[in-house]
Amino acid sequence: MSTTEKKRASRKKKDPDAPKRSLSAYMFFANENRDIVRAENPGISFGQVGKLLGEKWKAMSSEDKTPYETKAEADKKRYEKEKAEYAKKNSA
DNA sequence: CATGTGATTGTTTCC
DNA sequence: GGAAACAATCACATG
Repeated sequence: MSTTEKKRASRKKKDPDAPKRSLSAYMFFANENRDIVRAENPGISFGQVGKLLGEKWKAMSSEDKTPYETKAEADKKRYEKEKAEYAKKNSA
């Protein structure tokens, strides 16, 4: 059972405040790719873009996606803060 | 202490 | 507005 399956199978709520998580390197990468991919593939369908995106994502060199991971790191800290308040008010 | 678990994040296009 | 492909994540909770 891969967690991946469950994710798609069902995603229910959890905490009342749900400090959410942080973004993923993919999110930052996609931000740039959405411009590029769609720009290079004018008029392609969702199924193609979505897939094409992922393929290229990994296609890049680890160092190339580094800038995205870097952002992911910063975003993570953002979540840390959210959780901090959430936990705080929760404790209270 | 070690493990996995689940929830989440954002994009694209489409009706 | 929601749905799936695409990937990462990773802090949280638990035994």
